Amino acid sequence: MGVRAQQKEKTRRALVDAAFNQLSAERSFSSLSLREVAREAGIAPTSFYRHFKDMNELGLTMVDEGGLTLRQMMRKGRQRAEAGGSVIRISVDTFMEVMESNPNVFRILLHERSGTSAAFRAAVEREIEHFISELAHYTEAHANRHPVLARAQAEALVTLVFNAGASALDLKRSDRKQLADQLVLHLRMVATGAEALQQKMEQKMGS
Amino acid sequence: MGVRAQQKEKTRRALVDAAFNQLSAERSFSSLSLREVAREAGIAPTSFYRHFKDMNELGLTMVDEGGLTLRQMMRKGRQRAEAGGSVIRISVDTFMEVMESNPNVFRILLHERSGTSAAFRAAVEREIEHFISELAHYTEAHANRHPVLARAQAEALVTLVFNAGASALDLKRSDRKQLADQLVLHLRMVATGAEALQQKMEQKMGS
DNA sequence: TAAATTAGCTTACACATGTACTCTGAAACG
DNA sequence: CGTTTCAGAGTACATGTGTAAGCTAATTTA
Repeated sequence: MGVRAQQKEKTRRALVDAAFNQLSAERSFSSLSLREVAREAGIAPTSFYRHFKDMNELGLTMVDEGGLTLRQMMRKGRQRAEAGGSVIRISVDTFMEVMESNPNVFRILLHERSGTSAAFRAAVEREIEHFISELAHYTEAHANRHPVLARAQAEALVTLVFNAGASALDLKRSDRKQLADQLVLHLRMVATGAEALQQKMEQKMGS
Repeated sequence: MGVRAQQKEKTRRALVDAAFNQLSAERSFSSLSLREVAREAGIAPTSFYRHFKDMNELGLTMVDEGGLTLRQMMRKGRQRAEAGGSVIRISVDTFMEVMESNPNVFRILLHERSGTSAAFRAAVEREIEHFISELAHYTEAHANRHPVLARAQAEALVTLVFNAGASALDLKRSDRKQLADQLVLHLRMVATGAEALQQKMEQKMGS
């Protein structure tokens, strides 16, 4: 890659990072202005357009990076689960850990999921759908769960996890620990319920 | 009440209604400007201050009204449940129905729940907390559930319901019906799981 | 090496915003 | 009836915004 393209990539990165850095509990992506981001990245406002058509395009790029983080998280969780132990506990711990070291990545995902831009919502939903189907597949295989139930179970689990994540983002560490324990109980309820419903179903089919 | 106070109340109402009416899938409260709201209400921008200190105060008023709607919904649900039938089904149907006739009330609750204003988040959370404790109490009494489990069950149920609500808001009627069925299954999983966990718990205590 | 490309800058403009200040007419009060 | 109160309007201003147009200097290309 030429010197020129290299510098361009660097500036683009600076823009994305600037945007991520401006996110916080009291600052959402949609409240950022093009000029603010450019300022933080150290370039002139009008130079922004050399990299993105508008703020929307920047945002979608950020959501994509969020999807990447999500997939890395899944991989990490699977690896840990292979070593044995409670899958639920491991998943929750992994989630909290990854979230803690990438708070702003989760901020944009969790916030824009219920945001006002249809494009954003769709992009986030697509990433979460990955998550769900992967989890459903896993449950189907490892717990021998009926596909329909596995899907529903995965949906419920993911909803609970992401919701807890949204709450956890703004908590201090000790409260977060408590919230994680709460979440584990919620997830156990769903998993146990799915198991029970499946047995009931099989009884009916057998009789 | 004097003519004067009456007129003032009317204008105040016009402001609140104007704000509610401007909400939509692509327009959140925080994206509304004071001037827009005043315009829609038919008063001069500067007259806004005769009624609210700032937009924040208007928003909190709207959240309070949302809480009212929530409590009316609970009452309606309880009434219907008394007549018998699946509590879960009745609750979901009631929720969807009330939401459908007050979409913008739910919009502000669901959106500002994960919004950027701490005051808003706290206000919404307070209303939802009502919901949870009421539901926990109900389950404790009617299903004879252990308090800790009842609480956790209620938390999970409410999370799932509100999350489904957020998704349902922007769907057409047929898709909403499907989402409601999905939600019912999720809730059944939680309820069944809570029941099973309780039995397991009681066995342990008994041995 | 000469020509073409382009990332980033400067300047400029039209527009929307929140709100301070002042005025007015009608209702409320004594 | 005379005085006070006050909801609402009008004017004005400082500030932030997105983005169009054109320039420059350095890299890339032929």
